[in-house]
Amino acid sequence: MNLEQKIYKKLLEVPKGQITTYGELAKAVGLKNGQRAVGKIMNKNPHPVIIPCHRVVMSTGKIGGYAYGKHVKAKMLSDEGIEIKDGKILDWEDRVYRF
DNA sequence: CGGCTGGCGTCGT
DNA sequence: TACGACGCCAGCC
Repeated sequence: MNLEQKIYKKLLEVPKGQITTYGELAKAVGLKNGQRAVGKIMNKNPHPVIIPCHRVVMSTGKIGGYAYGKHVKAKMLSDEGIEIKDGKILDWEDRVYRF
């Protein structure tokens, strides 16, 4: 199974209403510092809707980027009950899903 | 808080 | 096949 497949699978483990970081996700698939690699994969996401890549945020608490626009990402997140303030997630540390 | 550098896989020459 | 550029970062200064 290639890397992206593993990433997608791991990401599917994140329940609705919770989030994870690129770094955590990267480590979850065996990468120590592959956050950026993960970002690349997400960007090349072949399954836009099936893969909840909007539940992945930066370790700083910001929502990070999104292939279809960060505003869309923020929208989806708030739609799942996650509040966003100026691109940052409120109490995101309490919503992070630990693998 | 803004800017610079490090590190990793994928994609396009 | 090999090399350099790039991306939805992270961390230090």
